[in-house]
Amino acid sequence: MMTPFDPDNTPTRQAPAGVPIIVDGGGPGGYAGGYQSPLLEGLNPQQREAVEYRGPALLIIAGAGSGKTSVLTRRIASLLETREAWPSQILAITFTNKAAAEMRDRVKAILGQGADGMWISTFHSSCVRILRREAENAGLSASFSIYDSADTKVTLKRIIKSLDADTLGFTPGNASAKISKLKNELADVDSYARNANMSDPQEVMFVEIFRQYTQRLRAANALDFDDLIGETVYLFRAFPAVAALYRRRFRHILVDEYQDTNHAQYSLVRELTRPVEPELADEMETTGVHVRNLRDATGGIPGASLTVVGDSDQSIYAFRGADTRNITEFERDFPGTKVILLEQNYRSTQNILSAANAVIGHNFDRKDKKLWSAGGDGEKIVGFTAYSGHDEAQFVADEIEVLHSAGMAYRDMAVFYRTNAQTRALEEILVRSAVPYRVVGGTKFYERAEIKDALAYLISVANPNDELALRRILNTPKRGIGPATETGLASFAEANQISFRQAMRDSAGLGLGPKVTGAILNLATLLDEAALKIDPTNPAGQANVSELLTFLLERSGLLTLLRNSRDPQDEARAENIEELVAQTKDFNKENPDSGLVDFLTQVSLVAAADDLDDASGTVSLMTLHTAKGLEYEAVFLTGVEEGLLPHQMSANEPGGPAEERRLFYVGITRARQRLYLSLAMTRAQFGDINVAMPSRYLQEIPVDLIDWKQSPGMANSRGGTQPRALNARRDGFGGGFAKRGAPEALPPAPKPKTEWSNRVSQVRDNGDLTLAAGDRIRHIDFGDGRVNQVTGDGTKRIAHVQFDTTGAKKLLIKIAPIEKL
DNA sequence: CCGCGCTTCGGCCCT
DNA sequence: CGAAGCGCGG
Repeated sequence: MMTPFDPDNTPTRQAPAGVPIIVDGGGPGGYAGGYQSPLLEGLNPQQREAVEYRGPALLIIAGAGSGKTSVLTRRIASLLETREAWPSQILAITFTNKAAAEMRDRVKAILGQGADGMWISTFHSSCVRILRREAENAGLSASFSIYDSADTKVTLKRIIKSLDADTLGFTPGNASAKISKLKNELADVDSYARNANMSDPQEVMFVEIFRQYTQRLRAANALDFDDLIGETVYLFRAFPAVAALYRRRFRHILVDEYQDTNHAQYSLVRELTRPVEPELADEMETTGVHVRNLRDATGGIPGASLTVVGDSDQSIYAFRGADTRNITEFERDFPGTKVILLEQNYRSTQNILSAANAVIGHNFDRKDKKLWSAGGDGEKIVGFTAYSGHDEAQFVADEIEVLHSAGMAYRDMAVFYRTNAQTRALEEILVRSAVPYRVVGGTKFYERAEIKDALAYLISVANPNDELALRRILNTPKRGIGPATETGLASFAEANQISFRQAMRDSAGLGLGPKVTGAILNLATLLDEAALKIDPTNPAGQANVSELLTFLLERSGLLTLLRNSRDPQDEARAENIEELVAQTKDFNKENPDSGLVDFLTQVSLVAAADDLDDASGTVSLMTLHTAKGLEYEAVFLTGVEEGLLPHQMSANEPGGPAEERRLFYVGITRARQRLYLSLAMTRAQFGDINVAMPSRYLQEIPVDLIDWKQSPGMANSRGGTQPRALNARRDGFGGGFAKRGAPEALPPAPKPKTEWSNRVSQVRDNGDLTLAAGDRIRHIDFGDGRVNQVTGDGTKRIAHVQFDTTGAKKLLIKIAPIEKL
């Protein structure tokens, strides 16, 4: 890996010479033996076995950082290299699209040629692919829409409103959670209704909500996220001949992050790995699907070989249905399973691993597994207790700069947090300190209103039955079509058993005003014209996605309106839409054979971790959930407080605290060389200041592994607003923090609430303040200092300042709270 | 009937 | 701090 920063110069991370590819977790190297495939070079015995074992089922229990991606990749390469499998016979399921792309690249790099025909993708992408191909059998049109959670909530909101279900306590949030949970268990309305207690009015109402929701999605030719998996399973169960096609095709199925699969995903894997009955094999042969060389003695096709990789200790998605029983009961489910344990860690220092082992050891009901490294102890973990979230952010920014000046690239550092709300304080300080950073996930590009609007135009063209998309654009941009007209159209459609789109075309007969009617007809015509542009029978040829989007934007006036607006926010919105247009152009270039529906699918299935850009050269900020599967030289794990980690919400749920501990464990094990654990004694939330206690998990880490720059016991003995990041004592262990004072013992908040909130949200602007080397300045937190150097230009000018008492800092001149003396 | 600006309230955990 | 809910003017 690209790791210039390596204080201990540990040799384990160097790839053995002669290996054509660079793979992390390369192992101890130095294999002394006769010839062997380069595929096995640098692997330890367990890893080697995991690559070479052949059998019906293989379970690889892979601890964090044990080189499992490398093993999976080489296993695929090995199957292809030995001609045991064609690329098209391999189905590899990863957790994110990014992981899929990476795996594909690595296999290509090993084989030195394209591995076309392989399916390497996420559960959801694979299922969409299958469902679009088999749409007819699934009772869908191939251009079905995919509803995200926001779409689901809007739909449920309308249903709840029409049923007055809010009086029974239903909200879009709780209803969607319940429906999702049921779908993850492969329950549908009918199966649920059969077992429901129909004397409970709330149950009756829920069944009605669920039923209407299902109907609306059907009518809109749409599937929600959970349906993608469930419908594929139903499809295979209802149409054995269809299932047989895929069972015949995929001879080797590999699933990563198996501990995070839910019941529906488990069932899908089960369906895909079932054998094909002899009769069905006969049938396939007669229809020209060759199965002869796949048949066994019985005349059927044996089930595909299944490889799963997982680690129960990293299961962090129980809240959305992941079931670790899938992994703990794997051997029972798939008889003849071979189990391989990967415990040697090639990522982190022993100190980091010891902390991780100690923490996860507090979870009972787990198979004992101890990660170990041959790479030496490394640095101690650094602990820091800040007075406030603001203060904590300052510590992070300062330490990032220290690491950076020591030669570590920004992109090798990451800051983790439990909740997205914590980004605000971090971002504020990082911007002020001129640290380049990037928030991974968070408010996603495709969730922005203007992007959803533009996409709704495209969806309306691709899937004319999608009422949700149509209603979204009906009055966007403003056409004078209000909610009353909208409901009028909807009930007209309902009453006449026609689609919403058709109701728009027929709106002349509704007796609406001429202006409104004209507006509706205009939009209907625009969409019809757009649909013609991508009609395969159009003699004029077909428009690509970017041409279509440009046409829709121009004719609807959406983009022009934003551009001409005086609201500065609209400028940013226009830029976002232009970015979307640019994305469609890239898409056309990269996928010349793909069309509108493919583009929309890709957009629907991006996950938070997918927009990670390794080449960006910035510090990455993300939630602990997003961090899974990633690794960094230095990791800052912030907000290690009771109520945050473990999170308040987890306390009531069974297994909650244990899952939170795994989340903490996942965070710790992302770090290669340096780990920082920080917490804040007080944290601003919802405009209030809350007092926090150190997380219980901190006490689970042996004290000699942590070097407390400021221990929890020390922080509460001080008050005031002086920065403590740099004048902190270095007296070793955080002695006595387990017995530290109760919250009441804390000093009062330093400032009144209002003033505090203002300071956080206030965007300071120093205008054209100019600074030059030699100037003396005063900083609101750091005191007086001398400017050494000014770099950058325009609004990005950065002052390098040596403060008299708080050391060297970089400050963004435009917004730093400074004044010239 | 629609659009806009105002006030108010409740809301943030993770996908 | 942002969405929902209102009351008014067009």
